[in-house]
Amino acid sequence: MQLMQTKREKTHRMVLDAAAKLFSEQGYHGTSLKSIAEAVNMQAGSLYYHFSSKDQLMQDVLNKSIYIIYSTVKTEMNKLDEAASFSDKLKAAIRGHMIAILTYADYTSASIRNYGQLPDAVHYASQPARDEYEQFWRALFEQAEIAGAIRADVDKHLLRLSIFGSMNWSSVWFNAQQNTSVEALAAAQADIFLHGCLKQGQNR
Amino acid sequence: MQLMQTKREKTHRMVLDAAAKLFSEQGYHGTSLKSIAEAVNMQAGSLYYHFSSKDQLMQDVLNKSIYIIYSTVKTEMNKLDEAASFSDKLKAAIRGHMIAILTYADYTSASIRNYGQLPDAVHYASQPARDEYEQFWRALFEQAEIAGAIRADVDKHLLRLSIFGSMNWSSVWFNAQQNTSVEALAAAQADIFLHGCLKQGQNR
DNA sequence: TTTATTTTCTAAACAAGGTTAGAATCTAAT
DNA sequence: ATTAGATTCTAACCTTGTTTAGAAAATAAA
Repeated sequence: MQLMQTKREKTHRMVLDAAAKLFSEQGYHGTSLKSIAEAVNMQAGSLYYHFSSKDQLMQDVLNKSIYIIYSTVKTEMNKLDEAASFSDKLKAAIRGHMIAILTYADYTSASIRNYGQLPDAVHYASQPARDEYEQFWRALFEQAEIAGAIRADVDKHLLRLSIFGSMNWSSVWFNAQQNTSVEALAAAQADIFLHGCLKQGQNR
Repeated sequence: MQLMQTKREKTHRMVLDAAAKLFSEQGYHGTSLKSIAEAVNMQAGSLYYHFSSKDQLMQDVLNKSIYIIYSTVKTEMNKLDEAASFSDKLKAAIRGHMIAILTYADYTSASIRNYGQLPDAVHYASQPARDEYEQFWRALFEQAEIAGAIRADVDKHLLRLSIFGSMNWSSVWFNAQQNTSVEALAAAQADIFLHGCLKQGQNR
């Protein structure tokens, strides 16, 4: 009873999981505390033993989501050796982001889907973590530009935002049952952004 | 007073515009009829003279959004001549979609941002129009594949979804004041998906 | 100006949501 | 088995939201 988590911690996590799932499916405002409570066989009022408010709940979902994504990306990056090319780095970063997004879909899509639709206080509270993660990606493309890995006429800001858009949108359409593995998907995504879709020298 | 729109029509449109703006900023559930009414200097109850319910309002915003996007894309496609290459077609389609999304941002991002977070009835009602538009894009890539314009190892479903993700996400970050023209942006987007970001023959 | 029609407002009904305080119940250690 | 502490429930409060019916006001036609 020392190494395993207490009942408090277990319930706390169950509630957070249920909240993430519902926030991702129905949005922050579309999700009632009653529905969250029902999902864990509790009464709405009982949630307040674990969380101080609905905002706080969302806050925790958000923070966990960002943490999951960034740390998964770091893990993938750390697998690379020193001499890794930009292609390898981009593939690793995309793989990490996609793994996180699709494996912890409830959390990450709760975060993505509600972006910009939250009370200001909740939004601002998660901004620093988001900024830090964004900074990682900015740096990735800046280094690539300096190293001359990407074409000079490619806007690296647009490139970053495009990649983000594609990856994040996948949380909407991805189906864990029917689709191929997340790794294969991530590799295909990276390939499109690295090489485009056109046949070499082709234009028709 | 015959050719110009009646007061009824003018107010109807004003309400719809305000609703689209608020739905896009705060989500369907996060937007109250009172706030919509305030935006047009009316009382919440008065909206019911123009719309039968909040759902109906959202429905109309959705339909208008999809109509705007598809018809703008068609317009751009029609500018092409018979012998247009796949590159030209994709550029035109992306240009149309981006023009629609960024010019009518209130409507289109109301549609995009609330996807999957709406009451079932509202969601289903707009599905046929969405399907029809999706079918256009499917056909575009099928033709390209048959014509041998795209690489054989590119999954055209993923390609389509990636492009959609990138384009739709732009409604979140695009800033009409500070960014370059929509046309330039669309061209850059298309270029990334056609040719990738890597310098030719480069891999570092 | 008078009248008919259109448009908006007022006021209330009714439901639902977030929150809180205190009672009740459960759990685990003594 | 008893007791202290942890956890959940009950029941209410207060606000807010959608919706409706009828009164009031504005508009346009006669």
